[in-house]
Amino acid sequence: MTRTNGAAAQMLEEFAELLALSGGEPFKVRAYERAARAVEGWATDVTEMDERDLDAIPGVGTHLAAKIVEFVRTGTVEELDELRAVIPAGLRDLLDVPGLGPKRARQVYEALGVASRADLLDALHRHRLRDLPGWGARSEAALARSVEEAHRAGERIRLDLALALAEELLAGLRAEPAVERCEYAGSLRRMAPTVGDVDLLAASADPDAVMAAFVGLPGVGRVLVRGETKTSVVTTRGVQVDLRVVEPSVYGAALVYFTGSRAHNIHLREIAVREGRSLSEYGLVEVATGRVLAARTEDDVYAAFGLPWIPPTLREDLGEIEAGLAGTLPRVLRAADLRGDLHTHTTLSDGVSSLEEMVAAARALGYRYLAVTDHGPRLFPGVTLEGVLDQRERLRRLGAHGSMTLLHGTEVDVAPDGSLDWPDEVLAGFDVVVAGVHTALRQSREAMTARIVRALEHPAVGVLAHPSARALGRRGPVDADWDEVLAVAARTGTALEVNAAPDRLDLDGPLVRRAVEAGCRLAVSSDAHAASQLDRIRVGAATAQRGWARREDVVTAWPVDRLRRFLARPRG
DNA sequence: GCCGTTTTCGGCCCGACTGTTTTCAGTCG
Repeated sequence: MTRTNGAAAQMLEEFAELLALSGGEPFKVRAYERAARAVEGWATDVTEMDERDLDAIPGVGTHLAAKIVEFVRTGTVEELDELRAVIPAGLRDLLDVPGLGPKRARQVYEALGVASRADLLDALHRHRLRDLPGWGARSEAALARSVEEAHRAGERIRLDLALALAEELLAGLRAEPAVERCEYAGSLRRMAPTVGDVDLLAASADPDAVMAAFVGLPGVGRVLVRGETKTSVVTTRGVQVDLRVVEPSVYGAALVYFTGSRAHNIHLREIAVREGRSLSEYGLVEVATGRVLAARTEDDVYAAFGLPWIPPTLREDLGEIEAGLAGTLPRVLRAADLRGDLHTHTTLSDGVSSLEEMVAAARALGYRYLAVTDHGPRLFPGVTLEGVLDQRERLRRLGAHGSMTLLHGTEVDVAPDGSLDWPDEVLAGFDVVVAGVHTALRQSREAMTARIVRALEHPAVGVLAHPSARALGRRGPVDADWDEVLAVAARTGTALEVNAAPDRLDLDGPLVRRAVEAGCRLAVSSDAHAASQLDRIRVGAATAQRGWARREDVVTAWPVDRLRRFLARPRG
């Protein structure tokens, strides 16, 4: 995990905020913000980079490279400490209040001495803001409301919940005759592990009718913004949803704009500017003539840049534009490439569906194979060898008819010392052994790395399950030397899982990318504990895409014969 | 502060919305 990169990015973001609050040059502020995003998304850990390596990151120049080196070496940056000394810490918190930006935060600080959230509440209570230049009773009231609700800001929603919400709202919109088409965009379409809000896009010649239908949908609470082309609401559960409506003739350009990360969009627009063009949600336009060059479809827009259509999951400005221009963008894994699942549970351990139900569900999905991998006895003492052998026998009978291959497996726990639960001779009897770290997650980097490496080197282990062991919203990844782990996995040929459980999505995109570059094999699996959860493997495929995984890299996309040979190969 | 097929200066993405303004500033995405 690039946790040092995350810390460096936070440092640069703080720099940007303090510069903005001190009235710094806006373009300088933007440079820091851009560098923060670039560092955060960069695959190599900044602790392993010197100033020249850092300078090679797009958006990072000599000055910021030096600051990052200083930060890595000393844990802080002198110039940043100086800014901290001048600007009250509480002032930064004010920027988290929606609608209050650096200019006005600075204004209320200088005019009224407001230097914290508490100060702001007090000033609002006394109606001291309405008389400031540029303020009025309405803007004061809007800010007061925003402060009250600000505790929700920054809260992110799990991808699966956001998807469900989006689908529900889209179904409601599609019932409105004025809607020609609509879909979700934004970080949801990029399949980010969590999203801050839900972005919807609709094509219609009658935006008013669409907006009216939207604000009337069940579950829609307060309306934040209501314009001709953009409406923002908060659902009754507190999720912000933005709807944009455009003419059908520019739907493709709008979809490009509302799907790409900000960095991806800015990158495209900078290319356009250099070529005498301008890109917006209304199309790619030749500036000199005003002629629209592309707008109807995403394909048209990307083609006008000399680019192939870029999958939404890649639109993060992490090199996809450069690769597209160079013709080296990989053909990434698609959900339809996946032929089965190597990680599922039944009622033998902690699943809620029976073996028979899981097999029937996999058949219904058209799978070529299914592995059943209930937990071993260390996590579930009720699981006995007798029960496992009985399950194996039932599985063999179920597999005797039908074209789907059934694999008998187990998910074993990797103990703090790297040992596994089940003796080696029992492990050797499984078609597939999935090994995962579940407890003692706070080991030192050295101990955790050695623990994982030992599991990877076990001859019976075919897949390392949820390698980082993160739980979204609850705990971060374990601390391990990922370069070492990836090198060992590549050498032993042990597949690294892309676990599609919505609170895991582990490996995540950035680590998938490093794993692919290290030459590792991947296994996209559902970790389903119920028959209805098998299909979440689609989100796993999207997560693998975010790491630029190709079909070739993913063993769960291979033909069954090749997969079986892969699993049968001893490792170590 | 970054960047370069208009390269070492002089630019830097684009538009919607709100509230305050008679033409725009601030914020957001």
